[in-house]
Amino acid sequence: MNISEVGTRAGLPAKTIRYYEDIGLIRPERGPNGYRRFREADLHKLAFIGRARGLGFSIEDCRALLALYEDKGRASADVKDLAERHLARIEAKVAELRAMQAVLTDLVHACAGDARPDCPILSGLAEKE
Amino acid sequence: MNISEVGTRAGLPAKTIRYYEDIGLIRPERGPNGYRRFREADLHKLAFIGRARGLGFSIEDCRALLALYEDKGRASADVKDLAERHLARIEAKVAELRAMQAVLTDLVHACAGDARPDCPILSGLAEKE
DNA sequence: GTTGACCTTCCAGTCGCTGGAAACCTTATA
DNA sequence: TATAAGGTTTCCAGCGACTGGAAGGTCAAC
Repeated sequence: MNISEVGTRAGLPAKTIRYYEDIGLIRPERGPNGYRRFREADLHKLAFIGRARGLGFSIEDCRALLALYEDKGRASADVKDLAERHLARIEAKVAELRAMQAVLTDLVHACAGDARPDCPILSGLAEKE
Repeated sequence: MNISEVGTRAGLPAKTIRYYEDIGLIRPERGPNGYRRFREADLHKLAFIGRARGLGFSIEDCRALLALYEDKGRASADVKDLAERHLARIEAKVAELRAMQAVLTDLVHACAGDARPDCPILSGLAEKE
């Protein structure tokens, strides 16, 4: 199948798939006209990558996950380890955003939001400590 | 004061401050030796930007916030609007991360994490829908 | 044979820095 | 006075993960 079909089926733009080939995540065949030709296995890989990306895994994590997926002698501990480290990063990010959210929410609530210039949000950003 | 002093006081690396000048956020003077010379006003601006960045505002948001800060005839509604839109983006991001977290947590819990190859995490990523 | 949809490659841009190289300036010490 | 250490300058390149666009080749239908 051609790139737009595999893209539709995997839920990824053609551009992204070309990029994934560029960085060596997939290796589709080429037809005599130079078009990429994707097999079912390529589609599965792309869908796998798409789901991993959807869970926030980095490209390098995806590469590692694909390698583990294809290594029938893997230890599930290695996969779990990868996932747990990713989970920790997500939790850290959530905490960071939560902290921002808390401060911002307070500032927004304190601001009248009318035509007058007085603004606790700006004062909050400007304050000396 | 020189760049490293203002950097220390504002809590920003010198590199970042040069970058902020590049993109026109600040406009420090220059001494006869070509060194940047920062006044107190520059320090305040940098600290302001640093705090806004710390709350996750984009550089363009920071530019707008600075402009509002310096516009004594601003309406606080404009500031509040900016902040609320940013807050909405943060909330969306948190929700996205939470969703990832939920799925990942389930997968991680289901995975034995031992020497055997069976792995629900990989199966989860590989499954057809 | 011509249209229009698809495919190709390559280059550049996004965001917000960050690292490094090469060269100049300042300050302290021997 | 020499020199060494540390601060400063500019410029260029790279990060991650794409995305947009240009210029051109290919294919299927009418």
